[in-house]
Amino acid sequence: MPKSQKNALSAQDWAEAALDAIGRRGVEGVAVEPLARELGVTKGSFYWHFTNRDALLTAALARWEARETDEVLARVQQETDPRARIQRLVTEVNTSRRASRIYTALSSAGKPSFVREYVARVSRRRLQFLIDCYAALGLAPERARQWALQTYSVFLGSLQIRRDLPDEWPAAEDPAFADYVRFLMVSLLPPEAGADDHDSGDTVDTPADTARIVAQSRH
Amino acid sequence: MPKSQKNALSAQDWAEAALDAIGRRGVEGVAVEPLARELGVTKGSFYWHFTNRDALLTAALARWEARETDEVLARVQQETDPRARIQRLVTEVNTSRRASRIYTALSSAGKPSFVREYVARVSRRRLQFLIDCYAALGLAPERARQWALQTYSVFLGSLQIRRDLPDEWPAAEDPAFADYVRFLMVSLLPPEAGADDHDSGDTVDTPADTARIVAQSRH
DNA sequence: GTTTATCCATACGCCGCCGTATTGACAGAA
DNA sequence: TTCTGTCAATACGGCGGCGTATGGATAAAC
Repeated sequence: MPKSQKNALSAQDWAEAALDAIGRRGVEGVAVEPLARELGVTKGSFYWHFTNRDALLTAALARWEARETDEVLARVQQETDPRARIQRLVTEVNTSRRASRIYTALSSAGKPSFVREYVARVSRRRLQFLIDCYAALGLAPERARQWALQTYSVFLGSLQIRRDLPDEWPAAEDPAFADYVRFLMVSLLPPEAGADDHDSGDTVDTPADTARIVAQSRH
Repeated sequence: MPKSQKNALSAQDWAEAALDAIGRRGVEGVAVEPLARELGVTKGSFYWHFTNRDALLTAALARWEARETDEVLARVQQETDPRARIQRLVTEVNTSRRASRIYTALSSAGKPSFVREYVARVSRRRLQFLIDCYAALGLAPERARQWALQTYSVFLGSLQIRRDLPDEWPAAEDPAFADYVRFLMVSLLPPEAGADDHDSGDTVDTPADTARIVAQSRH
């Protein structure tokens, strides 16, 4: 049972290439023969690893789901303060352009219907994570849910704006970016931990954490 | 010069059908022959009205751009109070499911590259409209821009959530929907007209206007 | 009633992609 | 060396969509 020839491709290599193609050309752009050309092989290789194109998409989606739930949330959960977690999640918008494009492509894909299930699961876990963060701040369940929906909307909308109007969005190295993140945090964090309403009081932001987390945003 | 036969199709009919197909199947789903089947004709009709598929997409995009800028903004501009305009724009999310799907499909389309130009123009005009609204409230230009970006992010993100997680989103007839809109308005409206910062003070919402505008949201 | 312009049907060739079948190269086990 | 399992190349048939060519069909103009 030789496990690896010289430059043998694995199913994971194909799945990763498919994810790349999703990010660059959308789900419809995941075609077997062009993908094989990009990998320097022919279809003969593909149909040894997978039964058909849907199997490749399923593998790519499974890979994506695992990455976007366990890994990302685990990274954010390194923060202990719920406020820091929320802010970290917002700044994560600017971490990976590739991940953003993959998400928007998947979210708007219609053709293989099972794509929507993966997107729904990932979105649900992200939203639930935010709900838990706001609940940890002492908000009532419905209140936490409203805050989480608002924050997740800002998160997704930011992806969209960076895609549609890239020049209208402050670059990560621009000081206006840090300004904008601080501005957002005022709206996205309830004014007082344990309070149930948010239109009174101040002393909201923690500038030290803000600067630290913003500095972590790469690219 | 007979201007209309019995049941003759016009170029506008084709463009409208193309917009419908964009909303239902995405830009890639705009295919000449399936569209002709849906319209009860054959390709022979299409290639009389248009030179090729790109010309159809261009016509559909021009139609969409005119509708999403002049018409929508004119409708919102019926409101005189800038706060009411902003709230009206947010509630417009729930007005037309069709328009939402068309927008998200166009925004994530990659293949005909000129699609991005139309999307960019529409997004830019929407964002500028919001910036003007916040500037009309007396905010400094950079501040108005931050508020507008935040509000437009919420707007776009709401579209996305309603698409990915429709059951997590309150229905328009659900009282939770009006609650959520009121909640959003607290974050999306600066606390005091003429103020330059927004983390102090209260007396934000105007419940009468809120109820009136929410009631106008149809479907 | 012929003519003309408008609108559509039919038939064709082309290309890109899917999936299958078959064969081949190559590495380790025997 | 021979055998066997792993990975890939080649060749083939099929399908769906694009664009063209050509020939009706119909209604108005004259």
